[in-house]
Amino acid sequence: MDFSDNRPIYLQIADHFCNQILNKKWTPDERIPSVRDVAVQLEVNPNTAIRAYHFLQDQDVLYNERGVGYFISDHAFDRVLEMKRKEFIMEKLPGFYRDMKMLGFSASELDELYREHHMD
Amino acid sequence: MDFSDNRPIYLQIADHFCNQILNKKWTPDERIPSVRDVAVQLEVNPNTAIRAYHFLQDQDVLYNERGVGYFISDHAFDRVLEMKRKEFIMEKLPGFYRDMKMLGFSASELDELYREHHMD
Amino acid sequence: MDFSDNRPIYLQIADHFCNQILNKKWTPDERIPSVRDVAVQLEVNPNTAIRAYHFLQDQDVLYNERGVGYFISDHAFDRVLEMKRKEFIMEKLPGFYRDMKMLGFSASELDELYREHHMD
Amino acid sequence: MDFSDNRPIYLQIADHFCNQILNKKWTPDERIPSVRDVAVQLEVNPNTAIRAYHFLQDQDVLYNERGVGYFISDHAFDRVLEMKRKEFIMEKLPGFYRDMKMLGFSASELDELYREHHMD
DNA sequence: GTGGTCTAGACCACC
DNA sequence: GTGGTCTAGACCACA
Repeated sequence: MDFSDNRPIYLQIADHFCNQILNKKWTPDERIPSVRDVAVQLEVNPNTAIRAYHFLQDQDVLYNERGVGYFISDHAFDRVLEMKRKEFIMEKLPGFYRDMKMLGFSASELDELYREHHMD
Repeated sequence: MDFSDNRPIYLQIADHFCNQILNKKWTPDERIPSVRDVAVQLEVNPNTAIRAYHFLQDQDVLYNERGVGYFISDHAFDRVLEMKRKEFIMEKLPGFYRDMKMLGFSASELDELYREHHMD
Repeated sequence: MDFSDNRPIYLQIADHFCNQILNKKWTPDERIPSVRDVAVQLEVNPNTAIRAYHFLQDQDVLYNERGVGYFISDHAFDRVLEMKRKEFIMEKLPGFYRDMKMLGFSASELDELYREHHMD
Repeated sequence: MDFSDNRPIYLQIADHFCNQILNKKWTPDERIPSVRDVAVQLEVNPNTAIRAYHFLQDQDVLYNERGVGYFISDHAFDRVLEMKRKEFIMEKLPGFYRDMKMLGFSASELDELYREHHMD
């Protein structure tokens, strides 16, 4: 991971974990790396790692057992999917279509542009 | 305008002016509202309005005559269009397609969603 | 304020602000002391003060304007009252009555005890 | 038992034993379940169970015979009753009355609320 | 001036 | 070992 983005690091970490969950990397009730491990691996301050975990805990994506660690919530996948979908539909989609119209792009042009620049 | 967005206010203002330019509201060399007027109308700190104008001036969208006011550049429309297209293609498009895949939306679904929520 | 309690300081601060709100010390949309001021006055680290404000912001008791300060939400009083009542009824009340029974206190005994020890 | 409470688990366990004692479930010098049994039954780390027993031993509610087990002290009932009463009067009562006033509850309202929610 | 974030490092309670 | 909290102090963007 690189944090070249200008979003707060802790949110980028949280987002990274969300993506892992969406990609089914973890199962419900599975223990995820300790705060300290995350901090070491990502070369961040433990406080920053803890902040990401707290953020996800507030949204019922993670839960915590005292002295044991952080765990994936039962409904983590659904929670994340719902959040991301909502964000996508309510915030990104409108702007996208608005820009598309305003800049005079057609759907086929976009497909082409996409293939050109990011053929992954 | 509301500033509920969490982008910097001065950028939201600048963006608003860009959109006006794209919509041909102003012609080259036309004088736009004074910093003070903008500040009053948008209920914003004058410093914030100034910052928006400076931002657009840096990008040759506006020019300034001391003691007179701010004016639309000759090539403002083209500049803005170019900037927006670049930003759209390089930054928004990739994220959009990535999200689309990850969240399992098809192009037709998106069209439908768009019509549902933002039929404008 | 003293923090002799063993609850986290930031929660004690948040609670203190809640009480002020319940006592109508502030009106909706009124600006409350800046993070720095609180930190200085209460002799705490600014981070601790900020944490209290964030906590209350998460619960829609406060809101924030970038670069300006923190403000009392329109519905702050009702929010706080609702929260406190709920906490009282759901968490404190049952334990209280359970203890009362288990320890063999009658209501009149309690009134008497209360007057003896905390006549305020 | 569930440990959804945020008090330390070992204290919750200790409290549970105290309640059993108050309810005369055990008689003086009776042997109580082994640390291992408690740990297994409550699905808890043995260290946590030990800690609960140590805590009660420190307060002369339990005593220990090496290699045999933990036993109820002669004066366990009185000790527990005294502790609980003291805690109740000094710590819970004042907060209870303070909250009651602040939230505008009358004694009769509370009785009613109590009957509604926890008719046991 | 405001708040937001981050680092470094400490101490604590708990399992 | 785990997480939770706090301090000290820095830097940044924004109004």
